[in-house]
Amino acid sequence: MADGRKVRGQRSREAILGSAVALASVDGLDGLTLGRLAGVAGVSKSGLFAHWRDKEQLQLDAVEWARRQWIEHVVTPALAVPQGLRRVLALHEARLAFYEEGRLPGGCFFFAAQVEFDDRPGPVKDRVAEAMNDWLGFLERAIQDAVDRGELRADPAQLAYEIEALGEAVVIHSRLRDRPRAFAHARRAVLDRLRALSPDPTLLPED
Amino acid sequence: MADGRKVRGQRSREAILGSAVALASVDGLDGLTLGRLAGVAGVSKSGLFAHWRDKEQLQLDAVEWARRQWIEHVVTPALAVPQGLRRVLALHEARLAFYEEGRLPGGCFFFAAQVEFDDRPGPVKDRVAEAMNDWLGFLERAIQDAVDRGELRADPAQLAYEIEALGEAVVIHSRLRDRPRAFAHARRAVLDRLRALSPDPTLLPED
DNA sequence: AATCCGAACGACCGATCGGTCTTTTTATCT
DNA sequence: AGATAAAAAGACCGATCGGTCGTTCGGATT
Repeated sequence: MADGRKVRGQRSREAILGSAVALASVDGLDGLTLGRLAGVAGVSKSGLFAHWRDKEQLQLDAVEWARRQWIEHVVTPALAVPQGLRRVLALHEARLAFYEEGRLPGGCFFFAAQVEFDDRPGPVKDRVAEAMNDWLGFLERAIQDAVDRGELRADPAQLAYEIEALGEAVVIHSRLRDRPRAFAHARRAVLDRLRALSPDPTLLPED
Repeated sequence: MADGRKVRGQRSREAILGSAVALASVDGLDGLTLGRLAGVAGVSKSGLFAHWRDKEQLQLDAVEWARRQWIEHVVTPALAVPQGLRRVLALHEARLAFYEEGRLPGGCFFFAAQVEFDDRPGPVKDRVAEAMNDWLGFLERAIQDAVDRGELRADPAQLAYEIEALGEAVVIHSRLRDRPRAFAHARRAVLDRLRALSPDPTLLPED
C-alpha cells in the first residue's frame, strides 16, 4: 500500500462510498443512480467501474461502509457508558443523536435500505439483513447485560424490537410531521418503558 | 354515469389502481414503472394515459385508493368495537391483521410511500403526509376517547406515536427477520403498554 | 344508418439507465 | 529515460424510462 496510485485510489474509493451512502439514505440503494453518484462524487461514470465490477458490488460495499459509520457514531459512543440499564438507554440516545445531527441527508441508510430490499431477494438484501441482525443482536446483548445485573426485568428480544421500532419511526415522523415532537416522543417512549421495567429507576435520568 | 363506455372505463381504472397500489407496496410509488404496471394490469402503456395525464396524477389517485383500502380494512372493523381502551387495541390488531393477511404483497403501501417521499417535496409527498395525518389523528382521537372514559392515563400524541411505531416496524421485521416472532413482538408491545397505562386491565384480553 | 366520443392501442420520441471499450493521465519500477 | 501498471476519462451501447401522436374499436346519440 506504499503505492501512491493505490493510495489515491483508496481515497477516492472511500469518498465515493461516502457519497453513495449519503445519496442512498435519501433515494435508497437502488434508487441510487451511477450517473448521479458520479456527478456528486466528482468523477466520471465510467471511473466508478475502476473500483467496482457493477452496481451490485458498489451497493454491497456501501452497506459495509454504512455499517462502519453506524458502529463509529452509535455503538462506540455508547460503549463509553457503563454496561447495564444506562448503556441500553445510551444506545437509543446515540441513535437519536445520529439522526438529529443530520449526519446523513436521508436520516438513516439502513432504514431506507431495509424498506427497499425487504421484498427483493439477493446478495444486497442478505447483506443488509446481516448488518441489521448484528446491530439488533448487539442491542439484545446490552439488554441481557442489564437483566443479568438486575437492573431490568425484560425479555431481551421483545425489548429490542420495541426500542428499534421506536427509534426507527423517528426517521419518518421527523420528516413528515413535527421534527422536535418526533424526537421528544421517541425519547420519552423508551425512557418511560425502561423506567417501568427497572427496579432501580435512579439509574435513569430525571425528565 | 349510465354510459357503458364510462362504466367500463371506471372499472378498468379501479383495476389498474389496485395493481398500482400492490406494486407500489413493494417497489414504492416512484419505483412503480408505467411499463410494468401496464403489463400487470393487462393494458397497454399508452392506455394508462387515457385515465391519467401523467405518472404523478396516477400516483395521487393511488394514494387515495390506498387510503380507502386502509379505511375499509383497518378503520371500519375497529369501529365495531366499543369506544375506549378496547377500540385502541382493536385498531392496532386490525392493522396487524391487515399486514398478516398479506393483502398487499409489499405489506404496507403507506409505509413504503412515506419512506420514499419523506425527502421528496411535491404534491405526492403532501398527499401522503395528509393521509398519514388523518390516520394518526384518528388514532389519537380513539386514545383521547379512552382517556376521557377513564380507561387510560396517557398523552394521546405520545401513545399514538408509540403504537404507530410498534405497528409499522412489523413490516420490516416480518420480512427481514422471523415473521411470527415479529407479529408476536408487535402484539405484546402494545398490549403490555396499554395494560401499564390502564387503571382497569380487565378491559384487555388475557395473554 | 350516420355520427360521435371515450377507451385503448401501436409506433415512436428524447432522456437516462447500467455497462463496455478504448484512450489518457499519473505514479512506480528498472 | 523508458517500460509498466493502476486510476480515471470519454465515447458509445442496448434497454428502459416517462410521455406523445395518430389510429382503431365499440357503445351511445341523433
